[in-house]
Amino acid sequence: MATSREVKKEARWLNPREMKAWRTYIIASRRMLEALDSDLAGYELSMADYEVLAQLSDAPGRKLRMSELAEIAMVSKSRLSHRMKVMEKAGWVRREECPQDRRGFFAVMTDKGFKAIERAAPTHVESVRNRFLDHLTVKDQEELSKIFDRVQSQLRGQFINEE
Amino acid sequence: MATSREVKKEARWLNPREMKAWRTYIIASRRMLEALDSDLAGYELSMADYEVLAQLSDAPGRKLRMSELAEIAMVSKSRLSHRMKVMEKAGWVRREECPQDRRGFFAVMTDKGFKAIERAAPTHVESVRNRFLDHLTVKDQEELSKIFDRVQSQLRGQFINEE
DNA sequence: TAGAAGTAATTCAACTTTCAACTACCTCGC
DNA sequence: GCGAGGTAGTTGAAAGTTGAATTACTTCTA
Repeated sequence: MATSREVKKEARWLNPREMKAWRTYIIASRRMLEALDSDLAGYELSMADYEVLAQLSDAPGRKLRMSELAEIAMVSKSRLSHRMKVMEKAGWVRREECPQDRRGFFAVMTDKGFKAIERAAPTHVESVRNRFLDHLTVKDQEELSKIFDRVQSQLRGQFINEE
Repeated sequence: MATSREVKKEARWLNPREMKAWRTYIIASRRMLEALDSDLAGYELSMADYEVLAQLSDAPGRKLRMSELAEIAMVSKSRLSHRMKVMEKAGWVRREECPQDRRGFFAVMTDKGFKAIERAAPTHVESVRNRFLDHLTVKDQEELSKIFDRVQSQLRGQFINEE
């Protein structure tokens, strides 16, 4: 495995400050996400499904190509397909053929779906405030935006993996 | 559904600054976690499994009661049971009966398991630096710790759900 | 010291997610 | 206008996750 070209790099372990920042962030985030999910459970929605419906409800005509929806809601195409089947059964969405591209489909939100998300939205927003935003000052919000903008912009395919 | 006691609360939607902070944080976090997971994939480890093994390797005797391990690695007991079965098959851990409490078991890390985590750890730490810590100043780290300490401490069972 | 109540861990069944394979269609170059 | 290669979306099987039920204890209380 080791070739002569390889330099055995000494791992730079995290110092206490780094460790604290990293673990506090990761653990609090995990727990907060769990809480948000459980706040939505009463509406038979997971965060992921909420996100899908929210994006769809914002789209012109509450209608979006499957791929585009998958993209902006950050789920895989396959996962979206499966979830759509479930939400279709619940009567929240339906599929509509795309005349311009006969391979494609639109995901369309039904009135029932719109009502469902409209019902859940205030709770979810309150939930985001309670669990997260209320603990940030305006300055914190701006600082956080900056930090995570940097994090995200550096994220495309450096390091180890293919794309 | 609406009773006379209930006040129809106007939802306080997020203003642009709040929205930006929330979405940037959530989206960047999601993508970063994905990246960290894929950085670990070469070691046949998910972040969750890494966390379990890391906690175990830090424990005295590399040995911990199942419940305790589940707790500190933040996975459910049931999930830990299932993962342990997989990791046991990989030869990374084994179960050991607990003589003091015959209901209980210890999760014990094998040498092979220790080597596996030792191999993965430098990459993972590098990964955490590359993907996250490198984008934070020292002040950012401290600020972030403060923010997420607040978030976490307010998280226990307010709002909507049981506990 | 019996037996009620509580706890540790696993199991089962239902559900969700992933990954790779597949179908059907589009696009481009020649 | 044909065929190679690309893209849209679905599917099916395998793997992972959840939550409730279950088993096998321990602990507490009267």
